[in-house]
Amino acid sequence: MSERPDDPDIFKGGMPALSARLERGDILSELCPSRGILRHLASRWGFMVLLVLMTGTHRFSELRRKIGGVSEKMLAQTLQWLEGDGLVLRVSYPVVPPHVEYSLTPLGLEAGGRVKDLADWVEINLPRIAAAREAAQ
Amino acid sequence: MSERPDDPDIFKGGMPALSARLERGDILSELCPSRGILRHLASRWGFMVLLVLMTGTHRFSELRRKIGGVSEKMLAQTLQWLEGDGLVLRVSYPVVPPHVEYSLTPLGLEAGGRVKDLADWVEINLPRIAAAREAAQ
DNA sequence: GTAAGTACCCACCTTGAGGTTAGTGTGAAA
DNA sequence: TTTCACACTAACCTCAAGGTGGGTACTTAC
Repeated sequence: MSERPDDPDIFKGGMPALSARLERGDILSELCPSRGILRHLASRWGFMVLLVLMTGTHRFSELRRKIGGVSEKMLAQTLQWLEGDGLVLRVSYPVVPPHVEYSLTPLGLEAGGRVKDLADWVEINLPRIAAAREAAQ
Repeated sequence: MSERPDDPDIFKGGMPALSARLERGDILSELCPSRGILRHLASRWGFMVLLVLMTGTHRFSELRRKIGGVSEKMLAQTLQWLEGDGLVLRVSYPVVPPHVEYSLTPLGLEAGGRVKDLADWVEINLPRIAAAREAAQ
């Protein structure tokens, strides 16, 4: 990891203070809160919610239709996780029938960019991965 | 939600045929194989294996020591997934005690770069996310 | 002689992600 | 009149991800 040149011995015997590693954010540590965030946005549905919201604001049922196979329950839960992490903005209009709009916050837009990079790479390289799979067979 | 259409109108409007979307790799579709790959490399431990292997070749127990909290079983299973996807190279020397070296394939190196981007972003932006969390209360 | 390290595999168990079904209260369309 | 769409919530269930503890066949170090 290139931004960790100062502590080659971070993992050997003499670890720097745990608190220092956590402040900076050390995902390899068991206690680091970044693990939880990553579980949300790299979850099965979190990934795809970000991908769709990258294309613009959506209503709940629009998201549900675009993301193949997601259940109402999991979509609602995933949206709540991402809202709690400050990545997704939920705007509810008090009309009937209900009208709720979901979009990305600036934070969510940044994260979404990275997520999209990874997803795009996987999609583009599917043939190479499939080939590796058969070779490994 | 009994709508289980066969179904090209998940996406209304002029979407290309499902088969074409799958060839290109359409992660939003239920049947796209990229979902499985993503489950592996965005899994709890797959993520961190890639991060550590980005720093170079490692032995099994080196990985285990560096990745806080991973069990032997899950590390072995994760490595097998990633090896099967052609992202990780496993080289075993027939000596005793056993000696096995894990490294990234060119494919794994590319994927690892994206994974690292995402992980770095999360680590760096932990404070902003924590602030959003408190604001959401 | 015994403890620890090596890279695992096996059997069993727990946990939580995720699925299924049902229900809410309205307005609008059939 | 009945049905549907909307955006959910609650209850219940399943199943794989993940954890725990044991064993292996050796070697080196204490």
